[in-house]
Amino acid sequence: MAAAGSMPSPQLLEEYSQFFRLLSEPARLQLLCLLAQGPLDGASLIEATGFSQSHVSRQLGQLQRAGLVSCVREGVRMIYSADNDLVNDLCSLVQNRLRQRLEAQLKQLESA
Amino acid sequence: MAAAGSMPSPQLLEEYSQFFRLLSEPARLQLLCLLAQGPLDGASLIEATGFSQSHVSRQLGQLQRAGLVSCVREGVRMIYSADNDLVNDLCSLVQNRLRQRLEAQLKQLESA
DNA sequence: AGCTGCTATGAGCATACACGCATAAGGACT
DNA sequence: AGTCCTTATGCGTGTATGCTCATAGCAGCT
Repeated sequence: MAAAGSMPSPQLLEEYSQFFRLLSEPARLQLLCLLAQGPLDGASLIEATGFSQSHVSRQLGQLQRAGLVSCVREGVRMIYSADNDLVNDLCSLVQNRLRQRLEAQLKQLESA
Repeated sequence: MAAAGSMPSPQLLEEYSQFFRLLSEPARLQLLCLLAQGPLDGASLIEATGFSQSHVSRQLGQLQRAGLVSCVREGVRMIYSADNDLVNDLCSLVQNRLRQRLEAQLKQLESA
């Protein structure tokens, strides 16, 4: 039975979509997943992703403004870290969804 | 303590971001939330959102291809429905996150 | 067949933004 | 002061896509 939840306000809707937009870019999601495994500095992120320095810096800036990433100075370099597991939870939910979809398709294929 | 999860493969990362991209548009998210409350036909969605007919149809098409929305014919009109509560779960997580952020800002303001 | 109402889709426009290049900003050294 | 190293940012470009208008498709009716 489907729950009849309440409709979010337009502002809340806008905030939700802005948040999801952050995760809608593979580059940002990759950076988040890398940082979810542990803090890294800029050079490591550049090497791990193959992106340009400016690109990495920009994406990190967006993630920081959203509060998903924090950083501390270590001498001249910056150490970035993802300080919560929200993204992991979200990805797990989506992963379950993808798995369900594939299983359903598989079953449909077998029954044909 | 932060869990050291495994890094998703590039393809999975791409699928995740494609999924989040669907939710990154207020129009689509609004349609999903409307349908989460119960099935509706096209005219109702157009009236509830104020969007043009073609726009609603396109967004619904994307949501259908992703398996988030299904539809059945009812005579000449179509009845659309969102058949699971994944989106509600995702939004709840994000909502908690937003609340935590605001509470933290509030606390920081008080301690100043 | 034609007509009517609802939905899907091709074409076009406008905007947003990812991405790189170059450069500025800022800290750690001699 | 200057030099080096790392990070942040202004600028330009290309691509993706939200959105509309117009039109095609499609089901039900006389």
